Amino acid sequence: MPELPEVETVRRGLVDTIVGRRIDGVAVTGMRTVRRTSAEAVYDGLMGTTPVAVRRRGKYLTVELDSGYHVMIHLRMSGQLLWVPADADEPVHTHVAVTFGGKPARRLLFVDPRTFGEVVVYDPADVAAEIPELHRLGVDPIADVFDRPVLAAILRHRSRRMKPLLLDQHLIAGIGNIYADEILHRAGVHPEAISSRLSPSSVTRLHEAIGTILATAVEHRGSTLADARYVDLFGAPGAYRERHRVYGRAGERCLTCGRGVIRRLTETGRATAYCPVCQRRPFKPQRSRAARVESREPTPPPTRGA
DNA sequence: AACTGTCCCTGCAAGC
DNA sequence: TGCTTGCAGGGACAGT
Repeated sequence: MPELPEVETVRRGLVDTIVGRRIDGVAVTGMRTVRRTSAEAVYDGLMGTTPVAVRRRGKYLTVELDSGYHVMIHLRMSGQLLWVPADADEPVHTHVAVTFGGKPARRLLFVDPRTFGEVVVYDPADVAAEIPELHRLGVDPIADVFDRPVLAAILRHRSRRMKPLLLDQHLIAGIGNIYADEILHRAGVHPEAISSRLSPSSVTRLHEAIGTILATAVEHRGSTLADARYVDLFGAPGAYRERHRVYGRAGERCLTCGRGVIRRLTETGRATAYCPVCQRRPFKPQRSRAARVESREPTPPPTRGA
């Protein structure tokens, strides 16, 4: 699942590949990928232009074209961008293929089995109308402006459970299920802790964890899961998965404290992994119905190792 | 304001 | 073995 570190890795790849290269071929075959506009709009918007910059906001990529238009690319669950030789075979579920001039010519493929991803060409002056969710995105957690006071203000002014708060793209943009779990674990904050009740030291730890986890994951070019499809532009997997401490480790002994066994609960419909020792339950738990139902199950998670 | 459920879609795993 | 069924998961949105 591409989250901020994976999208940032792809962005850096795009800067090194497509910027300054003219587009001289566009093939749109996946209608769902261009559902917000049309195949014609994407074709017309790209053909003959040259990318001049590639930016990222949260999990959204935006490419600035020399025409003045921008391209928004969102990979959602299963989207991939691949930089391949112009004569390479297209993988199944290739929905958009863009050919770049130069020697040799190369193609950028948008591949997306589940078709949740999107490609939109838009006028940046109209972004609020054309891509409202991009316009409403919260602060980017690896930007310099995201300092401790900014985080403290986000937390203090609402009473929300921490896991869904971290996933709310309107507040902080770019954190998904994997990194939310890893961040909360590193900070020692329970996923159901209430944001406005965090102690100052918890806020400090949370701010440190967000910065460290995301920066380290970017350094390792993101997380490629066994069952997931994330690879970088050149088809290489990310190495951060080996450093996951809770995500995907339910039932295992905690690598940090060596005492807790990683538990799994469902928080707002999302699988959540945490260590009950490192992340103590808040004193007055406010738990979702789904979480209550799940924790009623008596099955103790099997221990492994240790 | 905050949370819940629904939808979109495919691949994969479990169950028969 | 082969079919059917269920589920995961990002994010928008509608409903409570």
